[in-house]
Amino acid sequence: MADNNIISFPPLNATCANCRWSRFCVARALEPETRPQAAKNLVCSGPLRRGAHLFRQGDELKSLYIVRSGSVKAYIDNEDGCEQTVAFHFPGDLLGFDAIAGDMHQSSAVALETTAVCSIPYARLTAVASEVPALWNELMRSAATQLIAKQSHALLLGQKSAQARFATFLLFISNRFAARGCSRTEFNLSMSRQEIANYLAVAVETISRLFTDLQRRGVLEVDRRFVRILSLDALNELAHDGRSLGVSNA
Amino acid sequence: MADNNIISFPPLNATCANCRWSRFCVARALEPETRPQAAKNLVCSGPLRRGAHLFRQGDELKSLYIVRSGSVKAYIDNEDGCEQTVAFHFPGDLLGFDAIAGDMHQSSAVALETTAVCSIPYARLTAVASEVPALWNELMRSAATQLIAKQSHALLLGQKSAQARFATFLLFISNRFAARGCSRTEFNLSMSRQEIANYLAVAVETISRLFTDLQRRGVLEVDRRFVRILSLDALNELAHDGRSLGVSNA
DNA sequence: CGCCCTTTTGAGGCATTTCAAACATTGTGG
DNA sequence: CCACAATGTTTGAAATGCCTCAAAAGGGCG
Repeated sequence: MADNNIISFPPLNATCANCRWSRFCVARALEPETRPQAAKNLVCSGPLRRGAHLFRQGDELKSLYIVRSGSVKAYIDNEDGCEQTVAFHFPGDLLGFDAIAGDMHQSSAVALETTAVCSIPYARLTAVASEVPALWNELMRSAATQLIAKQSHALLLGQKSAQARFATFLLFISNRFAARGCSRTEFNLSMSRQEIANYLAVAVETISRLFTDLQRRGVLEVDRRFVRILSLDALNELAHDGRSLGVSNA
Repeated sequence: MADNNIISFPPLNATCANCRWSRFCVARALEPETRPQAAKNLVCSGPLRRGAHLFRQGDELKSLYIVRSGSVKAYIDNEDGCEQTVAFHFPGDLLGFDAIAGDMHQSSAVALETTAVCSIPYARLTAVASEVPALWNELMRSAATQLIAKQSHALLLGQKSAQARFATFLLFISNRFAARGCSRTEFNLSMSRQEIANYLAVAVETISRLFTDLQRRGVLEVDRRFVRILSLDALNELAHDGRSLGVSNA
């Protein structure tokens, strides 16, 4: 429907032509040939430094964000001041989705390293989407993917031992890198031990001990934030020893 | 846009006219006067018994479901066989969303008590939505609301003590009942101790002890699955003592 | 070089799990 | 309608994984 109307909404795909991650991003809903060349309105942020916030819990919804390079941590905090990291995001990931329900961000997003993002005014996004239904579909898929990820996170926190959580985390990172064409077995973590600990809901000291243990057992090689996985099989093994609390469905 | 087209998609709103929860459901995206009277195609299931599944993890996506009466548990399970309850659903809630990403359900849904649901063929839903953009918006809002809920669940599992989890759970149930016009302080739980335990990721025995403790301390009155909250203030208090693992954002 | 923050390592403590057993409730078939 | 089995709940006592506290070691950066 009305492909020729897309031209009136240049912001969405303005700079997608030269983006190597457009295949992984909601922009794939727009056929390349329909993407106008005019790169005017899509706000592509200059690099954010580690610690810079894309948005904070409580901020009004203005834009959604897509990671272009670098990585981002999403976290929420309580009235009590305690906080929980709910996701790590990498290039192609859509952020800020949870603000749609109440026009207000329900989580905070902060750059873990030097990071670039595309900022998409939400009003623009819905305007384009009503012209290109495929974009609605893509947005729904993105939301559904995030739901699945959060369910896995709940299973991780609810059913796995500290060691299994840690192994699962490493495999998660490994897979994300592999999906982007990077090495599955060697990478630099963009998050600190503290940040890993919070995401996995264990103490920092536990993470430190696990790094040491797995290195001693020949599963990993670690140097500060650099990790080399020596045995993916061993990691997979470790990732699967559960605790099985209150299981019940026949 | 094209309100007169809606008539060609009767299924969605077929029986919404006489549904007391339509205000809480995605159907609210459709103006009452635009809802056709012809109640033909919307599959409204006859009552499901406790234990009956709406769908299982791995099933092909055919429909989304809206709870009409009763309640539903959503859970996922591992390769290892351990399982994690990820949500409890009540009238008006949309289920099956996580199947959209890969055309396959990524969680299972099972009735907790005698339950009726509206079954909406997904193809129909998207067809109607492309005619009525407000429906897309409503679907997105629903997805975003579920994302927020799952983030809260992660914070619950990651940062709270068993007691705080339990208090938070009771307040959650209390609020859901209140939102539906039922008593905030007296209700019958539709889930077993085992199911509560799994959702909160603690041992069944811990739940049992917590019920006993809170009753002894005069916060609750409990008789099997019937609960009377004697002090909402005390519960709120209990819900907020955290553990604060690895907090770090300045 | 010296300060600060992150990471590591050790020892002890505690919340929660596990294990075990009694008890209550529900469902079933005679 | 009752015995009986199966399942769900409660309670106690012991075990343990992980946290907390403390302190040293290692890098990064002005």
